[in-house]
Amino acid sequence: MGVNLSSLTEPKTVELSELEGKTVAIDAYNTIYQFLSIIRQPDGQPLCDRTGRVTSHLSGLLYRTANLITSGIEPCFVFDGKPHPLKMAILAERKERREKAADEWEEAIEEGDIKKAFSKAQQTSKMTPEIRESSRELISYLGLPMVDAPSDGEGQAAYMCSKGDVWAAASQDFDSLLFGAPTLVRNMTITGRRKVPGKDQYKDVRTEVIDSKEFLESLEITKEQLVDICILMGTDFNPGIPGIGPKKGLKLIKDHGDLEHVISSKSYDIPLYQDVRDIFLKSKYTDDYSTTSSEIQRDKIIGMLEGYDFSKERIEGTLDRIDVARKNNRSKKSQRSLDAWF
DNA sequence: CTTTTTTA
DNA sequence: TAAAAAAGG
Repeated sequence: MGVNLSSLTEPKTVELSELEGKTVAIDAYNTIYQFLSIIRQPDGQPLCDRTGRVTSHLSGLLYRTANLITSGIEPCFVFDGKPHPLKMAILAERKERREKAADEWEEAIEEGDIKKAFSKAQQTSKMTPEIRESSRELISYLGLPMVDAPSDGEGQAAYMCSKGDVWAAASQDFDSLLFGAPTLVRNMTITGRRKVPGKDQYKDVRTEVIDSKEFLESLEITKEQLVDICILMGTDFNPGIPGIGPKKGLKLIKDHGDLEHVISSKSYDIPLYQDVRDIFLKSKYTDDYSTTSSEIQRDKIIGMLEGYDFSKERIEGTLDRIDVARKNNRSKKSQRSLDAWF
């Protein structure tokens, strides 16, 4: 599920309101997957309509997006395109993991172990074509821009950020940094508390901003070296060396300079490492996109979500909040451009 | 996850 | 009034 570099970062935490007026490229797959994983009943059952269609992602998208708009943030959803051939191995691995977890979920229910059931159920989360299409339908009715990446969505988001078309790439993964995004936002949520997996503990979850330049300077490495560290750790495109995480990877690359020297010094076998480097450093992207939002289609949203058994009262309340926020945002935006003019 | 309801 | 618990679909 992407590289995890959290142990190497000292993230700057911000309030959502501090991101007012900023356009953010959201990793759609990452966000939807998170909703599918977390929005569940205590026994692990996802939210569903009366016909059994999963609705967890629609609930998450509606309420989270409403909050982002309320904070004056302009979301732009970036969807993954065709996966790189080197990603097939991890996709197959994930499929196997999902199938195993489905069996273990059932077992846990039989044993009456609710905690275990929830955790196993989370691991069964799968992005189906129905979930992808219903997400796109809702996002389009919300009037929010969508971008179709030629390949990896994080690569596309990074490109858009480099160009300055968006202020940051938003994802829980750090991959957009490897793809060259100047700014990454994590935990772009309203909730301040999240359960620690497997434990009865909670920790504060704050929105984090990671500036790529500052991050690399603090570690005293280049972007190319960061990619090499992650190849040692393992990415979605290669398995990595067992036992090497961020700390050891950083030390090895700093001691030897680059992956070639680490490989020859330690006799590691990392086939196709140059291809993995190219995925991140020469990623595919498209210029065929827009980041501007259009009018919200209120009736379409109500019609759609009522069909998924959402309460009309709740939908309307949320849409009212969005309307108020959109009006405020527009007047503030025109005020900002007026100020800039004079 | 986010909202709503219940509890202290 | 705020924190905890439950519900949402």
